[in-house]
Amino acid sequence: MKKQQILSQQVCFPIYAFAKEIINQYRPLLDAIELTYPQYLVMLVLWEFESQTVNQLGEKLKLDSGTLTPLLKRMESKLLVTRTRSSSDERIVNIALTQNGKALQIKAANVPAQLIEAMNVTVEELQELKNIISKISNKNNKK
Amino acid sequence: MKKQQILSQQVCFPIYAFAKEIINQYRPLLDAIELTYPQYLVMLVLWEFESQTVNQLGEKLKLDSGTLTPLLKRMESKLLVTRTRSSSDERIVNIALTQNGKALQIKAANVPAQLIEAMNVTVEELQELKNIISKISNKNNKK
DNA sequence: AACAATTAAATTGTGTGCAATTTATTTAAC
DNA sequence: GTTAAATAAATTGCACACAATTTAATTGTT
Repeated sequence: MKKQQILSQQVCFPIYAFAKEIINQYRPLLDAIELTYPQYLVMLVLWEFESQTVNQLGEKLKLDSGTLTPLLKRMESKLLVTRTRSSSDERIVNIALTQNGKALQIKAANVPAQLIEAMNVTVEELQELKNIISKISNKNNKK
Repeated sequence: MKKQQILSQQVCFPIYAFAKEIINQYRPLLDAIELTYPQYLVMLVLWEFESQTVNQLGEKLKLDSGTLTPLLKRMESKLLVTRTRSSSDERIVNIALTQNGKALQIKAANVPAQLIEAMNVTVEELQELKNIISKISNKNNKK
């Protein structure tokens, strides 16, 4: 058997497992404000930019309309965002925060600190991880 | 606005996005042998251990029966594995490789190298990433 | 201006991923 | 020895994630 075909030798499996682990650590924190992790990411973008097209959200979050459309409809039904077709270009759908959505930012303020606490890591360790990932992924984005 | 509530400040988002990116890089390679990434992970375990219970697979891959049962049924229908209830303990289902499943190992032999190539990374970079992740996640497993 | 090409979302279909519950079996306690 | 507790899979239900296609609107070409 090739050494590379052994699970413990896999370099990608730990990343896959760790990403799931992070989302699982977020879950109880986000349950408290009735958001899923992808929905929380959408909120982060909207808290920063107020209004975004589906495309803009997709670029920032690396998600396509097949994922975003139903996700945003769920967020709309929770009264967190509005979905409005642009009048200047009817193909574009603008996603904007409602008052509810804006208000949620305060309730979510301590989520980042709680996560660090729950994961039992230091910000420095996560930063180190982030640095390596950006070093690796930037190589391909430049193409 | 709190600095921690800005997407670009998030330390977990890059890991989430990178994990998806890896799976997307695997996709065309695994399409060629008609496996999804989680199915490929199951195959890696079985190539190494020949036979595993659903529980053992779940522990190694960090997946529960709600995920594994339908996944393994799909693999069974592709004639890659057999699912057999243990005679000594009828609660346990043993997953074993078929001849087809064993044979697939040869076709999958160059997947790891192809992935490294496709991602345009060095093994050293991925190893560095793996080291940091194991440093972080081991802290919690010890509890 | 008419029509092709492009673009933005939505839709369809398949496959995870996980919480919560259920079913069946085995083990433990009395 | 019978009932309770524990265990292993399976089931149910919901929410992504993404490929492929479709629909609708806009832009570019002639």
